[in-house]
Amino acid sequence: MIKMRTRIKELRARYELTQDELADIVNVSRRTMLYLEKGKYNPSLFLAYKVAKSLHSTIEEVFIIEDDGTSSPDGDALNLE
Amino acid sequence: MIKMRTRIKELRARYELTQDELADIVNVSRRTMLYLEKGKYNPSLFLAYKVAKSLHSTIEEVFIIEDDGTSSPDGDALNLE
DNA sequence: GACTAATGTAATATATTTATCACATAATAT
DNA sequence: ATATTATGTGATAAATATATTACATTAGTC
Repeated sequence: MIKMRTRIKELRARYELTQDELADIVNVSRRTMLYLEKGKYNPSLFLAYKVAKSLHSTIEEVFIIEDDGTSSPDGDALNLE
Repeated sequence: MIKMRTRIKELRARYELTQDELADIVNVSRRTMLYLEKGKYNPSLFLAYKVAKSLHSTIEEVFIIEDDGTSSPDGDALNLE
């Protein structure tokens, strides 16, 4: 099963940004930011780009797509395949 | 104006893949692949990831988001802002 | 020229992201 | 304990990526 996790929370903490503040910077609703952070959906490339840039990172540093080897869904993370 | 261009065509040529073949590899319709290649829309992060991996590249190598400094639309490239 | 493969376009339908708004819980401070 | 701020959830609506199908055009070959 392929899943996505993000380092948004960690990076937000580093820059002392609240979800709301980051959402504003990126021009997105707080809910979208929240769901993004929890890996609950598969954002558009441009949104991912803006989030990464706002956190002084690259897309691949912030959004981590991985195959965990299992075949059963795990929690409420986004199921990509 | 922020726009996106891609190096898909160039990389496809390097690996001698047709749009159709790459679309199959990535599990997407040929039309989606075509529009993606021309930067006509803003793919999901996971799709961008799969395309990049299929072309042995990173997302940031394949999808190039840039601000060209102008304020008027140019051609039919995707207008991201 | 005709033939074929590859690329491009158009119309419509479906799926999923994203917005909006309202409320619930957690954490922290006073 | 009560404010206050941050985080989380639910329902519904809007926007847009993507699928599907069929046809048009270009490039290359015979």
